[in-house]
Amino acid sequence: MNPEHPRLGRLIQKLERLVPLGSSGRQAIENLPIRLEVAPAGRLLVREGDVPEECCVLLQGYACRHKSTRDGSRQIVSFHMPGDILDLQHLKLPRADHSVEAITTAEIGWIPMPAMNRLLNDQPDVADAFWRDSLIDASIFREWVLNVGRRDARSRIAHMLCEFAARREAAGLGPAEGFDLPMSQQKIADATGMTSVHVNRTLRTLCDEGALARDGRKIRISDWKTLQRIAEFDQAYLHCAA
Amino acid sequence: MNPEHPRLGRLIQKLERLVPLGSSGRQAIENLPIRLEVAPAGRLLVREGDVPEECCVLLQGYACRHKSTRDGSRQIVSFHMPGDILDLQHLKLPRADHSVEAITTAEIGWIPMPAMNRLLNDQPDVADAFWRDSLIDASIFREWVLNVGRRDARSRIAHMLCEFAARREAAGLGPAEGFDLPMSQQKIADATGMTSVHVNRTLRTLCDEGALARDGRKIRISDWKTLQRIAEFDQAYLHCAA
DNA sequence: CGCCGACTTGAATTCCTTCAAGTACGGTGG
DNA sequence: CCACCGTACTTGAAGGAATTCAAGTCGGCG
Repeated sequence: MNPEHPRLGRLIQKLERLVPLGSSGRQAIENLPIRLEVAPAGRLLVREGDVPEECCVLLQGYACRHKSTRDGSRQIVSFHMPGDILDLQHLKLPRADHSVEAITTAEIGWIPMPAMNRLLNDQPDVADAFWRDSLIDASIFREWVLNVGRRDARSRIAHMLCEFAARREAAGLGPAEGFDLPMSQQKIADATGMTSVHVNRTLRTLCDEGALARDGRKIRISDWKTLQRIAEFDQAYLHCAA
Repeated sequence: MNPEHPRLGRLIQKLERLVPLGSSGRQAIENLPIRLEVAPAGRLLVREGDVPEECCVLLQGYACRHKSTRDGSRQIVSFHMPGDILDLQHLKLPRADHSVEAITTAEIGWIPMPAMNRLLNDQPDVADAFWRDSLIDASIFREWVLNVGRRDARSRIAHMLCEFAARREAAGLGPAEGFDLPMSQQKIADATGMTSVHVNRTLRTLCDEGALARDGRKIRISDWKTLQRIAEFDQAYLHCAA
């Protein structure tokens, strides 16, 4: 692993789960020119309407993508964790149709678009892995449409938490049970299409059922099986990304 | 255009809007082996959990993709029109995470997966167009998450109708204003995460405002500008697919 | 210490669902 | 041709889930 950018290892590890890359593919990724940045929580990395000239990889911390209605209410459409490329689609669709935001302090790697395009042209395996990754993204969006459209508050929140835990575990960040959620109740509300008030009350009932526990103002999953049952969580839609 | 499969023209036309294909790309598409089928309304073309061995192109008519919760309530995640490939993702993700259904009588072209894979390997421009197409799909899913999560019934339905009209027009199927919607109120409900009862009432208010009109049991857009205003519809997210 | 943002709780309201009944229409068979 | 049937649509009334508004509490940080 390139000692200059040790954390690109997470990206490579993730892509290898999708398509075996071979040493030349791995090497090509490690040789990408990369500009490092530490972004504070809340920092906008891509703004809706932008035409990004660099591609944005999350190396450490958490991020989300969101869109807004004209009246200002916000909808988060996905969460991201270390190893995720945050704007792969801007390689092919220049103008951003949504914003990207760091939700914790985050280490970001910025890679010039031309370098990414060269990588895709030279390394068919890497291109294949990127395509699969973007198709898995799309599958997750479909599940979110179902989640927000057809589940009630309790299983909606449970499902969002299950997905987060499963992807986190798949990315090698620790077990599904017992970690601290890196987001506010308002963020949970924005991801599930609810108000923060109702999220608060619903979290309480999930705690009362024993599925969740709280540690100060932090939420943790205390009973993974119960939470999965409440969420009707079946991770087939993650397509082995988890 | 290949006289054997005149309607593949719609697919080619759509891909050309994304990436200029050149004559060899067009020819390669026209030479695809294809099995034709006329599917009646309601016919399931792909079932969640399947591992499809043929790729499914919509040549004529309309289709949708949907998922269900365990209790049986259904969420439509996208609508499709002639020229759309209905399961591009199964080239890269073998197992279907959702179902595909004809919503009107539909002409379907079935293409063996190996032939599609050969096409992608031999024709980089076509592969590029397919990738862009699947990224636009993903952008539309994101907009649906926002629509279902954050808009009220009235603008939610209006937005769904605007998107349908805009995509229909972009596909060369006629103007946004004044066509008959090829779907029941129940389908509108399944796409917007509502009940058919409330869809019915909300359609009435949209009619009262003059945005829609009805022709027997058919709905038509009578005032495109008003409908767009109600929906806060901005088609940037369609990325020139419209 | 005092402020600010996040969380918590209650009460009133609203939007949407549920349940139930009835209407209109197209297709089928007699 | 008409009677019948099923499906989609329509409408009302009651109930419930989630929002809104408002007033706190708690904890971290300058």
